[in-house]
Amino acid sequence: MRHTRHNGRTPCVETDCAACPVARRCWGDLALPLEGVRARRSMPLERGAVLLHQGERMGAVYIVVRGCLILREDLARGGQRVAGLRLPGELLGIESYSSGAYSSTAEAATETVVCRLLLPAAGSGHSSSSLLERILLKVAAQPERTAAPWAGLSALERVAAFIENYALRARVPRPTETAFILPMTRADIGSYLGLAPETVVRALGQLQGSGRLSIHGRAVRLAEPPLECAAPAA
Amino acid sequence: MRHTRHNGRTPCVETDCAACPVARRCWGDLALPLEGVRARRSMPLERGAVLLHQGERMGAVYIVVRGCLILREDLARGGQRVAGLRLPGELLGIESYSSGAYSSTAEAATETVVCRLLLPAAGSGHSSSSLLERILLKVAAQPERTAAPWAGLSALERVAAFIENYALRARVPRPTETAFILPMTRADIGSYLGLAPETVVRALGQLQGSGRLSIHGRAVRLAEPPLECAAPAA
DNA sequence: CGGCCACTTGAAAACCTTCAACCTATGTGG
DNA sequence: CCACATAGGTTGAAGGTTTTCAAGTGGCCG
Repeated sequence: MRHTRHNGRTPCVETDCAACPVARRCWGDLALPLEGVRARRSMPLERGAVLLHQGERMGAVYIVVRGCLILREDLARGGQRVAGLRLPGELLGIESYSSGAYSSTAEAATETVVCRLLLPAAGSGHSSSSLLERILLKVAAQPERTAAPWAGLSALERVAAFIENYALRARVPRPTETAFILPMTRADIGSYLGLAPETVVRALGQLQGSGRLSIHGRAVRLAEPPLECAAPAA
Repeated sequence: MRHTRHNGRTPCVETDCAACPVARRCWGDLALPLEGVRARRSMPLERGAVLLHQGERMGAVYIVVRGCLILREDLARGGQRVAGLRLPGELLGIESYSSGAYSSTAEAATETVVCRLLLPAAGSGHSSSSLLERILLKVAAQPERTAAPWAGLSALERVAAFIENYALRARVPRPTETAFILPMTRADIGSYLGLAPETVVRALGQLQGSGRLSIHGRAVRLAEPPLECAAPAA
C-alpha cells in the first residue's frame, strides 16, 4: 500500500480494495473475494470540477465513493443535455471500454471522491477472473439502476419518480424522516427528464401541494418511502 | 460438437463460438480469441413466441443471432410498455445477472434465432478470463447502443431518431437504397418512445412529407444515411 | 451596490393525447 | 365464396399538458 497523498478522511492511496474499510459501499456484500481488485483513490473533487471530458480518449474506469457526478452530453445537433448521474458505488467510463472515448463529460455536482480502478489492458488475456467477474456483475446491474423508470409518464410523475429513484440510489437512510439535498439545479433535473425547468418547478410545487413530498430549495423530504422497484443490490 | 436438433440453415447445436461460421455477427472483429466461449443455438422462434417472461428466475444469457426481440415490461402502476429491442449481436438477460429475475418479457417480433451462452456459475472463480472479458466488452458497449438518443426531443425527431438508430443497429446494408422492414406496430413504436400510436402515424407522415424518409406500411427507406453517432462497434 | 445565477410565477402558444370514426388486410366459419 | 370478426393503420377535431416568453424575486459575491 503506497501512499501518494493524504487528506484526513480521504487518503489518496493506491491499494487493494480488500484492505479498504469502506469497500462494502463500492462492492456490496463481500461474498466474492476482493483480492486482486486494486484502485487508487482521488483527492476530493470540489463542486463544478470536471473529472473527464466527452471525446477524451478513455483512460480509466472510475467508481464513485462519495458525492455525485453529473454526466453532460453535447448533442450532435447542438445543445447539451444531462445524460445521467453517478452516485456512490456506481461505475463511470466503462461504457467507453469498446468505443475508446468518453461519451459524456463528468462533473462533480457536489464534493466528490472517486477511485480509479486499475484494470489490466483489454485483450491482454492476463486479467484476473475475480476482478472481471465483479465488474461484470456491476456493469450488468447498472443499467437497471440507472435506466429511466419515468419513460412515458407525465411531467409530475417523472419528477416524483426521479426523486424517489435518487433517494434509493443515494441510499438516503430514512428519506421520510430526514431531508436530503438534491445536488442539481432545476434546469439540470429538467434536462435529465426531458422537461423545461419551469415544468420541474411547477411539478415540485404540485407534489408538495398534494403531500407527496416537501421541498425547500434543494432539500427534499419524502412522504412515503420509495418502493424498492430497482436498485437494491450491487 | 454435439447436435441436438437440425433445421436447415440453423442447426441447433452446442458448440464453441470459435467454430461458428457467423461468429463475427455476434462477436465483432475477432481480435480476441473466441476459445472457451460456448453457446447453444435455438430453433427459430416464430413471430409472437415468447423466449422468457418477466419475473421468471434468470436461467441464461442469450445473444440474438437473427431477427428481433421486443422487450415488454409490466409496470407496477398497471399497464405495459415496450422497454427495448434486441437485434443481432445484442445480449439479453445479462441485466438480471445480479437481481436474479428477468426484468422484462422477451417476445420475437419476427422469426428470430438466439444462442444461449453457457456461462460458468457466478462466483465460482473458475471462469475463463477470455469469456468474461468478451462479455464485459459487450455489456459495457450495449447501453450506448441501446440508450435512448431521443430523450428530450420532439415527437417528430424522436421517431426519426428511432428509425435511424434501428437501421444502424440492424445493420441495414444500404438504408438509402433498399427498404427495410420495421418489425413493430405503430403502437409498439409509440410505447417505446413514450408517444401515442396516432402521434407516430402523424410523425411518419410528416417525415415522409418533408422527404426525410419514405414509408409504406412497415417498409422504410431513408433519404440520408444515419450518422454513426452510436453503435458502430461491438 | 450591481451583477449574476437559480428559482419562481403568469399568460399565451405550441404540442401531444384522447376520442371517435373509418379504412384495409387478413383470417375464420358457414 | 361470402359474411363476419379482428387487428393494425389512418384521419379529424377537441381538450389537456407542456413549452415558451416575459417578468420578477432572492441569495451570493466581487
